[in-house]
Amino acid sequence: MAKIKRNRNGTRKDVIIAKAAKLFREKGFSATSMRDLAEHVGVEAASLYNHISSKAEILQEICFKIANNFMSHIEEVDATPNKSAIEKIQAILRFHIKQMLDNYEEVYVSDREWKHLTDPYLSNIQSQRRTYRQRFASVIEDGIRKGEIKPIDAPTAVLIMLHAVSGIESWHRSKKKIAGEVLEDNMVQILVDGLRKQA
Amino acid sequence: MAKIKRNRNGTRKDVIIAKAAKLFREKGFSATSMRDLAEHVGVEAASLYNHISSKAEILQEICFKIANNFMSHIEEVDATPNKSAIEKIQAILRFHIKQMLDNYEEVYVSDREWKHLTDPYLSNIQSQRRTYRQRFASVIEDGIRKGEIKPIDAPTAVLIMLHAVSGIESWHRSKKKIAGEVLEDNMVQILVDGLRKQA
DNA sequence: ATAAAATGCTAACAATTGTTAGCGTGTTTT
DNA sequence: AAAACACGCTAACAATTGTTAGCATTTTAT
Repeated sequence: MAKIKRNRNGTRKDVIIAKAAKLFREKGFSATSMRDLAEHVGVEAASLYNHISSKAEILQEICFKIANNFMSHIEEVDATPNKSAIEKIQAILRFHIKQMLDNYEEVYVSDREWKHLTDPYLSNIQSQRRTYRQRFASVIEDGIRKGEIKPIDAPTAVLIMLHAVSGIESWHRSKKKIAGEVLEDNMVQILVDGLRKQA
Repeated sequence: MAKIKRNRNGTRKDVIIAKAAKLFREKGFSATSMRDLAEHVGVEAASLYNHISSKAEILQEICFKIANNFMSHIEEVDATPNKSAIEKIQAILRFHIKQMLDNYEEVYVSDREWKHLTDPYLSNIQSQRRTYRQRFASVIEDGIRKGEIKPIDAPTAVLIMLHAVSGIESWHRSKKKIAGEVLEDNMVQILVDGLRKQA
């Protein structure tokens, strides 16, 4: 009987979810079995159910935690006065990149594996993602109207930004990594300059 | 006994692979069962094995077909004389976008599901992807050296380009789509302007 | 027309899946 | 000390998985 070791301030459930996020990222939600997960946690599969109610619940927790995280950040940025559109975009972009660097496993999983949620969670997350993209797009459209940003299709720009960021996955997997801050600056520079209206 | 209907010039195996690509995209490789696939093909699961040898083989065929496709294109572009770095990047980018528009299912699957290959195919595809990215990066580095492109980290730029393109998935899923050509032009413009050295 | 090949079917297999029941032990609360 | 709880275990379940064997039927080649 080897108990699950908690980190300070964390429940055993948290430990399970963290390990699950790692496995879901590596092999995908469907290809990860509960016995797989149990082994990495250091316990028998059945014991997991003392802490979680189902495999699906794990994915739900991951997805909604991350979604809320991003949603509240964009609302915060949006509400900040005296910020140009470009500055707002930079803030959003940097937040995405930082999250992808610090909270890699869960952010990645929530981005790639949400399709395996089932209703009502599926519909819920889909609608959250939609409104997030729309908020992002309207920041861009605002910038176009003000002449800060060149006249492009805003949803396309959003799509580029969000997916570019998720490419940080291959940075994580690469052997010779540049520093995280350098990566961040490079990404922001390339992407923002792509939007900026040139004089 | 309902036979698999072939399209002209296509084998029954091709039909199976095409349907599989669609399902693999929608639900992922692991979450797609052979009985699932069989149903969409209009046949019993066991009958599929008259045309393919395993589920794994289907994924292999998809991944390597697409990988070869991209590999031979970049070689072609690379070998073209009298082309600036920017022009080469545009060519590569437009090819990716066109592939993602015309050959959506298979391109997307090969990009997202290659992790489920097993050795030796896994190692093979990993190395192909690596060399592809390196080739792409060296086009960019060439452009930096010639002063066409601003001094940025080339691997980061590659990562942005490739992942941005894969975002076309959400364009496919969206209700109100702009035209494919408009999407292409927008993407190329944003991404290339992000690289270009401003005067 | 006959033989050979292609292609479908049903039935079954061993393995793996997520999950539950029931029990024991250790820990906390009363 | 007793009662309640938390948390681990083994064993088992029904469902689903990829795949094979064996046979029937249709299509193609001789």
